[in-house]
Order: sequence, then C-alpha cells, then structure tokens
Amino acid sequence: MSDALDTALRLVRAQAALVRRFDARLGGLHGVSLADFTLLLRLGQAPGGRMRRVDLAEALGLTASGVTRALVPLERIGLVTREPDVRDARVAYASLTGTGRARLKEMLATAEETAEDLFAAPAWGEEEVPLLASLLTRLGGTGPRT
Amino acid sequence: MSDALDTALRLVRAQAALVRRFDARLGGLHGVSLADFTLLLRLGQAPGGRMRRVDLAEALGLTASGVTRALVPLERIGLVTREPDVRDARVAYASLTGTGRARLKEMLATAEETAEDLFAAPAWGEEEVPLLASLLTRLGGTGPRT
DNA sequence: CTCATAAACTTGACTACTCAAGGAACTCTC
DNA sequence: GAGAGTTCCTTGAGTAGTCAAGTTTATGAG
Repeated sequence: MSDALDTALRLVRAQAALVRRFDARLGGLHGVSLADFTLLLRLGQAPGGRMRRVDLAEALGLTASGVTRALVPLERIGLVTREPDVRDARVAYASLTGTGRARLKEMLATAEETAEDLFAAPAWGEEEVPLLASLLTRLGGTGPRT
Repeated sequence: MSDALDTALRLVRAQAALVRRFDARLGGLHGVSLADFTLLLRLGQAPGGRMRRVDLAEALGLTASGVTRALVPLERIGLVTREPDVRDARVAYASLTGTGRARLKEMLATAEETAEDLFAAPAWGEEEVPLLASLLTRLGGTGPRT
C-alpha cells in the first residue's frame, strides 16, 4: 500500500480515537459532546456570541439541517437561544445565553487540558504540534463545503 | 486558544473532508463507502481473506455490533460471506468471496489514486506524507479500544 | 458432571449526521 | 407590483455508528 493511502487511513483512525477522548472528558464533566463544544466555541468567537445558522453550518463543516438538529438539545438545556433577525424574517440566529457563555468557559478549560494531554511531552516536541497543524491545514476541510 | 486544541480541531475537520472525498470517489465508482473499503482491505490482508468478527472490530476501531451491522450490506451484495468455525460454534468468520477479492482490487486502485491526489505535489513534498503519518501514529487509534 | 464465568455475536433503542423536498420570506426584473 | 428565482431554515426518511442487554457456546473448578 502507498504511503499516501496509509496516511489517509491513519488519519481516520487517529481522529476517531481523538474524538472519543474528547467526548469522554467533555461528556463526563459537562454533559456535552465534542461536536456540541465546537459549535459553542464558534458561537463564542462570533461577535455578539451569535451567528446565522447558515454561517454556523459553514464554519462547522455541517449541512444546514445538521445545525438545526445539533441546536435542539443545546436550546433545550438553555445554552443557546434562537433569535429572529429584525431585517430578514428568514434568518434565525443561534445565540449563546449567559449560562452558555459561562459553561463554555469551563468546557474550554477541559478541552485545553485534554488537548495538552494528547500532545504531551515527551512523545511530542514543542515544535511538532504546530507542524502537525500546518500539515492538516493543507488537507483542507476549512471553509465552505464544496 | 492553545496550539494543541487548535490542532485537535483541525484534525477533526481535515478527517471529515478526507472521508467525504473518499466516499464520493469510492461510492461513485464502486458503490461502497470508505468504511466498507477499509473493512474489505483488512479482510484482504488477513490470511485466507477471513477474520473473526471480534478481531475485525479491533482492527477497525469499531465495536462488535458495528461490525455486525457493517457486514450486512457487504454480505447482501456478495462481497463477503459468513463462515462458521469448526472448533468453536460461537465464532462466525467474515470471509472475502472471489467477487469480493476482485472488486477490492479495483477499489484499492481507486483509493490509491484518491490518496495520491490528496497529497499531490506541489502542495505536498516527498517527505511530508510519511512525516504526517508518523505524527498521526503517535496520536494512537491503532490497536484495541481502551 | 455440573455450575459459574467468560467469550462471540446479535438485537433494540438511541444519537448524529446526510440528502431531498418543501415552506416562507426576500430580491430582482420588467 | 407581480412573478420568477434565490436564500434560510426545517422536516421526513435513511445510514452509520453507539451502548446495554440477551443468547449461545465454551471453559475451568470442584
């Protein structure tokens, strides 16, 4: 088997393992999945803590319907609310609540810890993590779905 | 956000994009998903083209029930058959059929192509693909579920 | 031999997506 | 100002996995 195919398959396996670690940690401490956390994080980074669902979908690499479904439980537990747009009645913003923002801060600490554990010395050198990040970025997956 | 967390999130996005590319290519040409292909590939690498379902689960990073469900459509389209063990009536081997082996060979060519495209020059240097592979291997995900 | 425990597998109920279709609201052209 | 087309979002149906529970078979201890 070629290096290229081998690398691609390893990437899939590594991601599955990584997601499971994050899900276990975030789920255990905060009751959310990595996908939930990522969504909240993007919202937290957006001005005003709110985004149109369409933009959220693009930022997360999901479809619009995936976002609709992902938001349901987050709205139910009060981390996110739905806000209409004054100008355009088609758009419904997803907006972090106060609770959402507070909980996100705690989740972020957990996620940082988990990530640091994952890339801990001595297995990982100081410069290797950014190196991995730059290689992964070249693989795409950022920006709009094609 | 730390480099570590940023890198972890990039890995998730890169994998999603990669899986979509493989699914599109393999699905279009051979009617299978990347997960199907990976399963068939592992079977193909095993002696006699057959494995116990439990070992297949471990090799793929799935649960036993995931394997049961993944095999159903592959048996239905005749790429894999179920074979009992003579010694132990609990075990049911998953075994590549002749057709399965032939189709796998074609799929492998497609997968290799897709992987080469993904890591094509000039964006990717000769030495960078094995480098990425080695970084990913350090992240684990190979071997038994913990 | 018999009983307890363990291993291999399947099944039901669930989650998290996808795609395709559709409703409602906006915008553009005449 | 009326359609025609486009955008935003939701919904129904389907796929791919999870976990927990159950069945069947094997094994080891007395």
